[in-house]
Amino acid sequence: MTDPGGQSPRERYRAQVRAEIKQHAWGQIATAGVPALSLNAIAKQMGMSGPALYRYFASRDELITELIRDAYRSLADTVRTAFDSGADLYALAGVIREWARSDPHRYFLIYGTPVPGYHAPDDITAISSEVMAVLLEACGAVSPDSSVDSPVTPFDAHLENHREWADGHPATAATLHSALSFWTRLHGVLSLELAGHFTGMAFDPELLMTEELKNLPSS
Amino acid sequence: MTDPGGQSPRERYRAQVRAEIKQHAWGQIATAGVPALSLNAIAKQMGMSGPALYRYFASRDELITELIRDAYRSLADTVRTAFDSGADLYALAGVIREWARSDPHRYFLIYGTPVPGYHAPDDITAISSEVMAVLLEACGAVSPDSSVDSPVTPFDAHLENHREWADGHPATAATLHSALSFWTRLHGVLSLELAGHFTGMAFDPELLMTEELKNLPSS
DNA sequence: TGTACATCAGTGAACGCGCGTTCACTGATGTAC
DNA sequence: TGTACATCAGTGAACGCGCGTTCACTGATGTAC
Repeated sequence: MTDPGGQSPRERYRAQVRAEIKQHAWGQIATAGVPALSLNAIAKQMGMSGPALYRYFASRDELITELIRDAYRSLADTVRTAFDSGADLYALAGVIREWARSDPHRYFLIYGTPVPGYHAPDDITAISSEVMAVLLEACGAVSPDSSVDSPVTPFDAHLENHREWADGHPATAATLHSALSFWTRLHGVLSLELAGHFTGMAFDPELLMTEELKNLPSS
Repeated sequence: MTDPGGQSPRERYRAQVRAEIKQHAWGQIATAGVPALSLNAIAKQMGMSGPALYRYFASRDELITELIRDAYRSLADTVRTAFDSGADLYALAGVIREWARSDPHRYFLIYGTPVPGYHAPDDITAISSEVMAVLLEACGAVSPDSSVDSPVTPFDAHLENHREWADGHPATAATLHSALSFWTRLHGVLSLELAGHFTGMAFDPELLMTEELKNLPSS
């Protein structure tokens, strides 16, 4: 009745409490890692009883899944927005790096150590491929489709025969290769940086990353 | 008395039980991840009482630290041995990849999501730099010190001023750069592969990795 | 070879704790007539 | 506008559980004379 296109007050309230729960969940993850995430502890922080949270999340696992979904969603939106605003591969890398540095635990929730036995629902893998789609577009834009000059590597040839995953994307094998290199190099530098493996080495990871992306295959 | 250079029977027994404990610990990690590692559960598996394990490890944390140490030690030895047997960078990458694939959880214990608040003791970081030392030697060997032809990148210049961490290694900035690229590219492909992020993409990660290492800077 | 003593692996009971989750319930908020 | 009813957020008690860790102890193994 009230506000036809919107939500009822109850729905708005629900969404708000759900959001607050997630917020505290992220806080706990930041403090002590995913393993320490506890519904009871969140409830205590919010000044309510443990069982109350079960009105909002069916289980601890569902909450974590939702956090993972949100993380992917946020990354996909960030990357998409940047690309649509004209960002090239370097700018894209910068945006992703800042996204990750602003909340390393969120990055690791997605790209860190996998939880044995956990399998993400389909809609999440779909979001993750949105990210890859943007990378493919960005890589396709830089080498205008007709780069006959760059040599065809064995891996490019291999990709020709294994490109089903890029279904619907009119990308050349070289472009697929380029996107994969972009992704893996970015992740290589970023995850080691965030995990602190460069601690003690005084160099600037940003410069290394830029350098790594300067020599992407056929771009 | 018996066996002057060796251990007493008691010492041997202790070492044996410690090893068995660690073995079960790895098993638990493989099954349900580090968070699920429990001293009581290990004791039960070994047919003894929980408190008995405190004869061998002062705490759960000490056990985990020991596992981390062993993982680094194993990797460092593997890499060192391969290099001393004449392995080049490709062979080295292959050895590391096989080491990781043979026990992904061990790899992730080292290079995966960091545990908030955990700080490795000094001897462990020392072992980790043994690995880097081998990489530096291997990268130094390929470009015989006098590669004047390769252009000096901004990152190389930056490294000239931030090379304290490679103290004692007579490596050029280009070699440092090369080793860092090797490490980050390897880790980029490997960790995404092991975490299952290539699932659904049909390509062979090994080919991607080989391709990635083919174009290391100044090598 | 035998006895007296010290070392030390392993036990069982107990501690306090926090966890995820269920259940029957109260009380407030919204809906229908 | 008022009354009757349905929805649903949140409570408190309770469940069973496994955790890390301590402690006082038994009993076997090794050592010294």
